Amino acid sequence: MKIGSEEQLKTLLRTRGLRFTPDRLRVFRALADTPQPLSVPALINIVAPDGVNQATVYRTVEQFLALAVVQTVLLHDGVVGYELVPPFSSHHHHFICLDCGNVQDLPADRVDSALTKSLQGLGLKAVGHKVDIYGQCEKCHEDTD
Amino acid sequence: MKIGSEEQLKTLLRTRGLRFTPDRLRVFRALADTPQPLSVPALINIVAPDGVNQATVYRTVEQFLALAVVQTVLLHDGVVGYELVPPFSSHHHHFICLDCGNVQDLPADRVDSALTKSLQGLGLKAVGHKVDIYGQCEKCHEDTD
DNA sequence: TTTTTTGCAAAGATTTTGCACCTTA
DNA sequence: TAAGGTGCAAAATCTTTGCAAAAAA
Repeated sequence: MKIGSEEQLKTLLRTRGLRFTPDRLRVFRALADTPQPLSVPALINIVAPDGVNQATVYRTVEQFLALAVVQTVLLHDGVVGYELVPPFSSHHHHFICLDCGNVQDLPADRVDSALTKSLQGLGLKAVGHKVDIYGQCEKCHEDTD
Repeated sequence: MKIGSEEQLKTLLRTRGLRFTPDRLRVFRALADTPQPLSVPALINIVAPDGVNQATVYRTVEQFLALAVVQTVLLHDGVVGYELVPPFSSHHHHFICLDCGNVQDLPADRVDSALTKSLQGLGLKAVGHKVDIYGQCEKCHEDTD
């Protein structure tokens, strides 16, 4: 799937008259290879050793956001993170453990239809959503029993 | 309800050995009086004219977060905002208009039970959640028809 | 070659900190 | 009075910007 995603990114960029550069690919791969959302400073830590300038990271993230390649996510400590969105990654939600702070992906299909139904009759037209659920993950739940 | 909430804040602070000060009350009221979540700089704009120092605002927000008086919310433009949580404000979710960026409160009861059910069998214990739904608000939806 | 992207380095904004003084309980 | 809170001002971080050089198409 990784190669395919990179091809899709390439196509998307070119469609918009933008260029598929090594730096953009490095940022994209950092996001694709990391199972948690990343803040910009965290991204910088990953790609700076490869020679990507910090200003480039900021500019790339902003572009990816405009292109809907990534979306913002609020991390447990109140920091803003970025993660790939479909079709660059699978649609999912987050379960945030209140004990250990771990953010784990949650398959989306279990909550999506119910959510859509809940808006009926409000005059709102939903095109997407983000769900974060807080609690105790399996491991931390066992610890307190 | 406002007076009651302030009493509750006072009690909570004292229970933890903390003090109920004029500055903390000013920050609390700024949050209570504003229907949208506020970023720290936005909070500073509101309370600085009353003589609250910016360092105090940062320290107060951090305390309120630790006390679970407020929670973080990701605003439309990728900025982190803070808002009161129950019992200091009613439980609700957000509807974010993709056209105008407006963040409106959504009554929570329509989505809560469905969400809870969706976790069954996953070994996760949910104690809370945050739901943000994106789309077009009634007004913007009309504009495009 | 044309247009976009990047590096650099400075400016600007946001956030954190230490410590002396002030306030609450 | 004791313990916690605040102001101040500097430092540390994080983010943005302008422009010349480099790279993509």
